[in-house]
Amino acid sequence: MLTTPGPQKNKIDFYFLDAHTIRNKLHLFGKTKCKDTNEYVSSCVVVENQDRNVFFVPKDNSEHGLGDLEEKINTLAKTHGIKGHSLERVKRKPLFKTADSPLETQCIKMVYPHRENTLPHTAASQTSADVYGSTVSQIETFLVKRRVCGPCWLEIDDAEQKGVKTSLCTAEFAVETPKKISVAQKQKESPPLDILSVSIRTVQEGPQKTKRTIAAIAGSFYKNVDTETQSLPPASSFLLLKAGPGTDAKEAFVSEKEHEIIEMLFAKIKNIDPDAIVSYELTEDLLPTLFRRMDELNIRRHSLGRLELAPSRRAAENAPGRLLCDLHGFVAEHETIKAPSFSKLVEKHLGTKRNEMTHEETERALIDRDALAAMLGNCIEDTKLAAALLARMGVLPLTQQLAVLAGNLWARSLAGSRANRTEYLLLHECHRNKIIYPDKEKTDFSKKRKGYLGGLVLEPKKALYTTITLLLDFNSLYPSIIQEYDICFTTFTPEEAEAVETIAPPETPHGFLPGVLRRLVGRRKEVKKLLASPLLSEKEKKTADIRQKALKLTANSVYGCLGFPGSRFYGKHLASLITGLGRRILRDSVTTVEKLRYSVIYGDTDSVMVDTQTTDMQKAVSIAQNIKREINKKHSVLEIDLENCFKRLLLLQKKKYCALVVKGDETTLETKGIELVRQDWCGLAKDASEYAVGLAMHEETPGAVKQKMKLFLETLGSDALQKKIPFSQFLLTKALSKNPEEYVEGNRLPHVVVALRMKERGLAVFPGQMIPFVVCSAGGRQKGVAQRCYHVDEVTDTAAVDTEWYLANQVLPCVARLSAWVEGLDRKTLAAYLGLGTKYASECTASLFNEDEAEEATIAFDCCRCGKQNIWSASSPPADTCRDCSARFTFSFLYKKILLLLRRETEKVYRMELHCPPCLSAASKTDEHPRRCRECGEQLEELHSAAGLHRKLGEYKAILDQKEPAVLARLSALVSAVAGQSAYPWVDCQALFSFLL
DNA sequence: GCCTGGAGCGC
DNA sequence: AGGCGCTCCAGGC
Repeated sequence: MLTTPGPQKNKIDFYFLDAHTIRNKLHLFGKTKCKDTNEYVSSCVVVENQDRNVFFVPKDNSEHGLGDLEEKINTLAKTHGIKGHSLERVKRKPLFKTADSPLETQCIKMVYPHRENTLPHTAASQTSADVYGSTVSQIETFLVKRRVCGPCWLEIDDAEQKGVKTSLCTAEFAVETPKKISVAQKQKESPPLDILSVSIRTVQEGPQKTKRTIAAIAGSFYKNVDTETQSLPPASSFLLLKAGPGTDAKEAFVSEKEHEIIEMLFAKIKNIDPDAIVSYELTEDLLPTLFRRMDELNIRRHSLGRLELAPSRRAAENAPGRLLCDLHGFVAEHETIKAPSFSKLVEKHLGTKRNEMTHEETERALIDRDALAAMLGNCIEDTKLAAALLARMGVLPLTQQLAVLAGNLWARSLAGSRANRTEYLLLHECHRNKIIYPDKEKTDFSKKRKGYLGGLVLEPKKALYTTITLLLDFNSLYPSIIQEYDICFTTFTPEEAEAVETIAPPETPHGFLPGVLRRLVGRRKEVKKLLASPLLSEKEKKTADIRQKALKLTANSVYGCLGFPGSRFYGKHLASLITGLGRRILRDSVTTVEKLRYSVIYGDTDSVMVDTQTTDMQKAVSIAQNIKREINKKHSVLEIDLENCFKRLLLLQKKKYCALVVKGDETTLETKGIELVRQDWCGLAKDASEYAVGLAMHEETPGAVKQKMKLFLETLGSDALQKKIPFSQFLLTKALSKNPEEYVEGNRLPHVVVALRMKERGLAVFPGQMIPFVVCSAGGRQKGVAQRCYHVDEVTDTAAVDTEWYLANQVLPCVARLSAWVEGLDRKTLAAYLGLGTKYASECTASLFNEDEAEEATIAFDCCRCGKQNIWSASSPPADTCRDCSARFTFSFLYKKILLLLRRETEKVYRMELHCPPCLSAASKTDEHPRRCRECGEQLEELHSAAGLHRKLGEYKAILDQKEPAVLARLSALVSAVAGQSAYPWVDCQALFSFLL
């Protein structure tokens, strides 16, 4: 038998971590076990000859057109130099249901190598067919066709080991076709990873100290980290220092030249070959700073990744083969506090205090030996803290699970791209179901207008409740709605999705989207069951918990992407239908509760708060069970549950309340939306708020509250006057949402003014960054607060702080809002306690009583040219020109105005406020029995009833019902359309807005 | 007084 | 490069 002598080809087990396309070739990065040492080494697999699949769907949808289409495709291929393509007639399903689309359609599948040219955008018009898949990336083709879901073990047949490598990996292989690669049937445990944690220190240089240069770099390397456990092996660290000869820093690599220490860092990375690089603000600060200096120093950009290529400005995307972990970015996505400082994060998760060094202290290291030692120690310490945080927060295992569930690249789920995750989740699903889906399109993100209506928020009955309040909520409302009502691209046309009020659960669901969610929810239930088992080890518990979290996150992010215009699976009508059903379900639930004669005091999107009027816990729980049963009877998938019992509740505003939660024998404080939980108030205001909340939660009589508050504020006021309050209490922080120059009126925003000055000093300033500042009294008062704000580093004298401003603008408003429930504790009184004088007392604080509104039907709006208000009513008929400047109103202008008016009126009905006609009072305070007034026993009425809305719509129509000018007739028709819809008890605003879009 | 951004929450 | 709803504050007119 003849055998050709050639390179040895073997089957290999390959743990897939990342993929990158370079020079039209797909490179997979991961780990393989070295046979000699039995250790994992970094590996690269170059995949040759991957084909692209392009689908052509004939527009007329007739069978005998296919031959014609094939000819056109052949011509197209020829003119674009595509060789070796093949055509096949196949059946596929369209993603979007339309009024006339078939369930399945004949189409032509064109197969040709990815390395060849892509088809032009004109391919569709040239073939008179819809074209799918012509612009798909090689990575997507690979992941979807080979069914590779996130990091996992792959089996690669006939892998040829390469002696000459194109990558920087320890081992490199090549395969002739992706068909040799398949996901391993049995997934072994994932291999340990090598992690490098990096930290840098910069100083200001140059004549004006405006050049920010790198003074020191520290790194800590952790080999073979088991990502599932939250402990780390001992680190081996290194220090790179820019300093003159004779500097006393024995452990460090020292050079006078900045470029040498930068190049040394890249050499270290190449040498250490870590799988992951971590830092607090890695992709936001560290890497941009590094690359900026490399440009300024005119040195070649080295690769951070496992391929030698010139990294572009977007460094984050250019570490092929390595995972970049930015803790700040991770926290922004997954933590409740959006943007804590590194120190705060350390304190919260590690329970230790981080040594903070100011810029001055860092700069002193250049001239002072002790300061240098401290600075270097601090820099090294930061690398260890970052690594510890990475482990403790479970960054790697969580993002890994998310990638596995969605089926996208680990690096992408690490970068926090929720849209990308959902996109891949659905891509895999469509491929399995032979559904063709749209290509990625460039979308304009500049528009930020709201696209459709969201959740319903009930008007809270503001008060302090001292009996038990129940908080019931639907478990993952939106994923449940998708399942219960079979909401999918394939089940609802945009027109069908409009009938929110009449849609019922189908008998035979057939959408794939509900299927995806059902699987995710089902698996989560299993994992949670497993989690409850006592036999689990600590490690297994952690793994299961992370899995459970990832399943929940994945299920919950589906809805968001439906409403995201940049998504490939953008389905606004579906998102809108989901929220519409959500509103309907919440309203129905409120009705159910009220029929049981309990009082709903508030509700937000998926929850209702019920006032039980009892302090007996057993009674309250039985009421909850009663309500649960009644509501759950009406649904199959949807399920409401008792989330919390509040012993005491201070309900202040929509989305603002605090309560004492009873759990067994313990009570805990829960605060939502109050200044206390917001980072944009200073420590002083927060302390005062905390005190006020404490009084509301624990004090028995208003008299006692008043007395204690008086004492507290008097002390606070006099302490402030005597400058006895620590500087840190005045610190304010605000995050930049964009670059400081991009703000239109930046000079009125304190953090923008301060950030611009930071930039002048050469400090790094980037979107998402927290800017710390204080308000000072220097510089006069007339210019506005922003002009008196200074960065913490700029303030040397604590006495400069404008304490009066803080008392009046931070402490007073917070305390006033939290004390509004106490008779006699108004703004004026509180200002007097603080020693502020009478000028702060003029404005009246909003009381807890709902204000009623009486109004007659008028249509009022401001002129588009002169801004003067025009009022149309029965007595002053409408015109198509402005009363004041005679500007002609366009139809679309009037249309928009009237739509807004209608929307407002409609929403009043949504709020469902009650009042008592005989007493002329808002019913909220005295509502003991639902629907009945406590004072006089009369039946309560809707303040804004559906019937009232109907009447009002009639009046609007009457106003607009004029023969001249013609635009009015069209507007009148609009009102009629709305009136037709309001035959249902609730008007569907979404339907209105679809007119506009 | 009314309207507009912008933050930063809640769900 | 998920969504919308809702206070809040400033500032301009």
